Amino acid sequence: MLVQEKSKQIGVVAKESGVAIKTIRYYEELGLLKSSGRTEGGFRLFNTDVLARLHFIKRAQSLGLTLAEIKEFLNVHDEGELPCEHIKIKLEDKVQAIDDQIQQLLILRQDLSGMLSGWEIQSEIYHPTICPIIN
Amino acid sequence: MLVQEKSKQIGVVAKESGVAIKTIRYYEELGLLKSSGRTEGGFRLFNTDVLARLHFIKRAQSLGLTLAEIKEFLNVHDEGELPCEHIKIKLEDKVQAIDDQIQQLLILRQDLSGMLSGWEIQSEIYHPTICPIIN
DNA sequence: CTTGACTCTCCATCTGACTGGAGAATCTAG
DNA sequence: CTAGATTCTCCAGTCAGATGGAGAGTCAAG
Repeated sequence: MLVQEKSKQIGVVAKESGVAIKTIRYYEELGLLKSSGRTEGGFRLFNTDVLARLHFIKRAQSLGLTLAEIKEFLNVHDEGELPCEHIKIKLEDKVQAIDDQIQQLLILRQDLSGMLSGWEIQSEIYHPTICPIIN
Repeated sequence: MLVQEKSKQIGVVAKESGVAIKTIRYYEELGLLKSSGRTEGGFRLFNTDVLARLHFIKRAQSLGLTLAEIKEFLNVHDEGELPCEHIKIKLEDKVQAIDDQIQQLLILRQDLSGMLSGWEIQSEIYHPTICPIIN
């Protein structure tokens, strides 16, 4: 390897991040990741910060963001894509959406744990208007 | 219509719930909804509680649950599918997952609002290890 | 210089969740 | 009884987000 310190090949990144090689290539293709270069032979090389990036992607994705949204946020991050009002508003909206989402999660949590504790009072008759899950 | 009180046709349900007719039929096909019957001619009829059901589905879905998971929870709800340990554990897991998800959301929220406030200190140099979004 | 592990590109396929359209039947207002 | 709106089934297509495999090239150890 004629490589500057700390570059990792895709397989190593995959192993360390838990993200499949195919998926890493796919993300690169979509522009969520950039390899720091290639070997003479054309093998991708990644800086170690790609791990943090993948971690962020995975977290954001598991929270329901699309890859397109994630890409936008990563662009803001990378390119310092300045106070463009458009993006600023998007970010603010997303923060608001997250707050809403937390509220909704708390409701869902109640629904589900209501179902759990409901099991102790099996004999109760189903009453649609006070149904714990559907409201 | 030779229909008992309060049955709605699919178009009405669609309008009132904001869920497309096609989607309602699709949910029925998957077993997330049941129509309360059909007209002589074969038009689906729904009880009004289908609205609450659709509302639950939409909420759960927006929080990242798959239709398969949602179906399972609805089954538990409907059939009172008793303390089967398997389902009970699933529910408990999901409640735990929700708690985690809330934590992750709080982190993401910080990341994003960090990006917002970061705009005021534009001159700062990017430093990967204290990067607000990727960590 | 060979071998075995790794990676490359290209292209096809898959799952989940819909969405569209054809062609036919039903329902209801006038 | 007829027109127009609504619905039916069936089947095909779409989109996001991957995932699989062929066939070929690269790399590092011995």
